[in-house]
Amino acid sequence: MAEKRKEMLVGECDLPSLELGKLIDLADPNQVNKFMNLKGLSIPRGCQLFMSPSEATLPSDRFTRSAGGLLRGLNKGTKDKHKNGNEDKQTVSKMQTDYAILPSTKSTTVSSADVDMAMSVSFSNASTGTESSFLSPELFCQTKREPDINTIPWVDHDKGQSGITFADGNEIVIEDDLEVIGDESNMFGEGLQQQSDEKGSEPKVEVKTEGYHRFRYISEMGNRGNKRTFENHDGKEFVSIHVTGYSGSMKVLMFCVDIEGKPHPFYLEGEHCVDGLFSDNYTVNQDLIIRIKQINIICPTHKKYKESLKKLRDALEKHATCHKWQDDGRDFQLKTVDKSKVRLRVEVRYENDQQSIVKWSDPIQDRKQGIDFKIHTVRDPSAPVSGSLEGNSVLIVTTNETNFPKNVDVVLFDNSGWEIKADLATVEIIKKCVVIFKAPPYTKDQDIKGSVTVSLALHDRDTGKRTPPVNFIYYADSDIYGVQSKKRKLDSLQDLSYQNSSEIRTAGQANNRLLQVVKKKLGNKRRNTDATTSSAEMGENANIDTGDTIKGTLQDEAEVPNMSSLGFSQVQEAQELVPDEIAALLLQMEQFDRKTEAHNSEQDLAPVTKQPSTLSKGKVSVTSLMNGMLRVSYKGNVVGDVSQERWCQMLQKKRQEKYSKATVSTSLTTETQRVYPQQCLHESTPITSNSQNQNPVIGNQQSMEILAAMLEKQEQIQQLVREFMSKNHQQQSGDIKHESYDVGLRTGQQFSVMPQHHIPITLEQTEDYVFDNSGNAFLYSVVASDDGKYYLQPSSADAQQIVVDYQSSPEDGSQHYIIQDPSASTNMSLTFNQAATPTHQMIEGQPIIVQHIQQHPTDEYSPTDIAQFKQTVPWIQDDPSSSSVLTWQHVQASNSDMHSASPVCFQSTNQMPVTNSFQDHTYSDLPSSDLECDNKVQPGAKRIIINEDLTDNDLEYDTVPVPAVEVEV
DNA sequence: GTCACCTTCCC
DNA sequence: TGGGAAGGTGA
Repeated sequence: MAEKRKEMLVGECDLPSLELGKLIDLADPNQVNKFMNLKGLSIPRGCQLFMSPSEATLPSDRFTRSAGGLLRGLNKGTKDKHKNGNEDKQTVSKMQTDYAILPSTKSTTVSSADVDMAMSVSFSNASTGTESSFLSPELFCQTKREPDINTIPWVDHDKGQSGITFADGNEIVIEDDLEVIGDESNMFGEGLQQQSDEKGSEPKVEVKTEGYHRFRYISEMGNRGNKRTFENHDGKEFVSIHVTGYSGSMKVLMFCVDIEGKPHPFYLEGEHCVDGLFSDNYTVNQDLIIRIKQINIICPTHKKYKESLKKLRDALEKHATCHKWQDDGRDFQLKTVDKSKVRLRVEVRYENDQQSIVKWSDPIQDRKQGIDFKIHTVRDPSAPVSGSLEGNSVLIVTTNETNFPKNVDVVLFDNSGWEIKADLATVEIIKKCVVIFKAPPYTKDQDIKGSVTVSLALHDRDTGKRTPPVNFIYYADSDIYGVQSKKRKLDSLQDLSYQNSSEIRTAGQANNRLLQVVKKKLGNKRRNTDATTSSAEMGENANIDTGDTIKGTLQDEAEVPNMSSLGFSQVQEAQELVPDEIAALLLQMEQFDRKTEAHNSEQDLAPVTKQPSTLSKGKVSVTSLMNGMLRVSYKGNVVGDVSQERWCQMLQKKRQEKYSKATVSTSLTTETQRVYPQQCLHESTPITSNSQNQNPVIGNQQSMEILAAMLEKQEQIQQLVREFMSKNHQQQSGDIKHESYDVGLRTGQQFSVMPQHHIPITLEQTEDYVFDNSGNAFLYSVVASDDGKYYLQPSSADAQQIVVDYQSSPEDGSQHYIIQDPSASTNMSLTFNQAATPTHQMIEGQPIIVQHIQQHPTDEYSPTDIAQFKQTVPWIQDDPSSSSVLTWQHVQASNSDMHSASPVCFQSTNQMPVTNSFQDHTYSDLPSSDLECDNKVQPGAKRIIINEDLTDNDLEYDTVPVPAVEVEV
């Protein structure tokens, strides 16, 4: 204790320079006496001095910043609150900072009545039950901290509170002393006035707002006596005004202005507001923060705009203000007034010298119209250095919460200062949420090799605000990907099409005609002629009713092989075509789809929608979806979605594998082999132009072969499972038929976890096939928890980060992580239990692999002992190295009476069958687009749940995983 | 007459 | 109290 005490003492404290934030030991009567003398204060008669230094007083009697303890110890009428810190932070703070707020254990008291600067605020100490008074906030001391902490006194206008904010953001609030600071008779004496003069610092005013505020109609303010007051939702102040470098009294005037600074018809209402004008007097000593919370911005009805402005003008005339009102004949038509944002004009008028400082706040936007300005998704975030190719516009989708500005630029920039705006003529804004633009050329360097990553953002011209940037790739114009040859091909095709298009009226017609041309050109390469529709018929159909056909196609996105509805069933023959020509065809189709978007604007739903490209190989086809994913279909059924990134990675990986086998000695120049998402489906051109390494090439077609093989194998497995199920159900339950089932394949998900709050989790790989009743499979990412599995929408699977909130549970000591998916515009949050869930291993800062899905909460059968499980399972082992082999075994359930059918267990190797559990979780927060899965994967009334057993070398386990299969009836 | 968006109301 | 819904208004 003595040592701690020593820490607190500031023996060499230079008292004359004592100011806020400097250390003073309240337990040291010498220091206190000197300080008070300095301030011209005296210890009141009849009052004792502060305790003598020899008294053992600290630290047990000091108040700490632990909010709970302190609040418990408060006397009536006095509160001490600690803000800007959640519980964890307070705990941390408690360790770091103790405030010597109280000098005494034994009620050594300084009566405030006779001491000008002391405040009559007393605390009782919860731990000792004693009561004490303390001096003004000036005498707050911080211990164990450097004496240079910057404390700032402030006054909360609305609540009549004042207090001190410390450098770490924490603060102490003292209520009911507004008059002490704000009054002429404030506690700061002449002495400090002199100090400020000595400093000679320039007066400054800083105005801060949160940037968002819900503008209210007066009709929302409660017009029947009880006026409603609104605060910002998170309790943040409406505005805070920080005045520095001045001591004395001052007046603050504040009202709403538009972006340019002219008075805005919206007005301020609340305390100290008259006719839209806020005005109040304060006294400041060098440094003061005025916080104003309970003021609202009122949005008068359009008819009252002029009235509102007139009132404001009249109100201003009653005050000495430097504002010059200009009758500029502004038009107050509804549409000419920016109702979405205002600024606050804050004028601080110093009474001493009649000088004013005027500051405008940053724009305050209407919260009701959204609270961020963020990019949700960028489709095709890449372009050649020469700029976007014709028909290859980039598409930006903003978040649901975005308050979309009126005037937006698309900017590309890098961190070296290069910046370019997209030509406004190429920028199209749809529904205030989608921006389509053509990437401008990369003017910094037209001769790049490989690629350059720059930043892409939306820029609000009015406010200068920018969205957080997203990556954008410029790649070389050189022909390493066949881009140029494709482009040439495309150009020639376009020329051809236009030559033949004099009678063509719509984009759809043009493209269908074009396709006829393409197909004619390619026709001699077609082999399979029993396709349903000839290209000529197809073109005619399109001519008759192009719009409807397209509309129907777009609406029926769930029925995936929709290219056939456009008459493109022949695409299945595409494997016989020259890749370049396929690529050109696909590009044309994409263009076609883009153009038809215009016809389908009524389709609304962010016309990201298109059915651009399909590659087929035998029974497998890959179609590019509107959400940027590639949908894999097998035998006409949807198998799942993969991201373009993944597809490209796969191509590249396969290439590298093959290449490294072929040329062991040559180093791989992966740069020249990179496949970019934008091109992924078009990427079928052998890399021959840069063939010095003679790289073997894996293109889409080869990948399709691999995929087909995989899917075939998978189908065999399903069949195996079906047969097994059928057999065993009948054996065990007689009358039970398996009408539906869920079987899944799953690869690992990798998260990297960091401790503390808002843990970023990087979702590196998530793949989860879920099969529905028809045997269709869907690819989703999965997060496992102790109460089930949660499926993230396909696009979320590619999210770079998901946010995890950490909470510890007092009940069972377990740790819960609430996972939020920021890429989804939802509030979906997930919880899983670290302690109780044997699904993952979390090491601070290390990746964790979530490989095992926890038992479904309704699973009543759950073998918990792997050894026991294995004993009961006569394993049928297949090739364990094969990723597509499922072995299974039936297990006699020990508690089979819980179900009308005995549970059945399967064992798979290297794979992770899963079940879905949509029905068990509330997705009401999710937009329907997030719930695609719900429509497609409905759990059957009877189902099998298959959990995996993973080989040890695949996984990191805390505990042994639990394999289980269950049939629910 | 239509449609976007303004305004009010209410949970 | 934020957000949705319904009714109103005006371009």
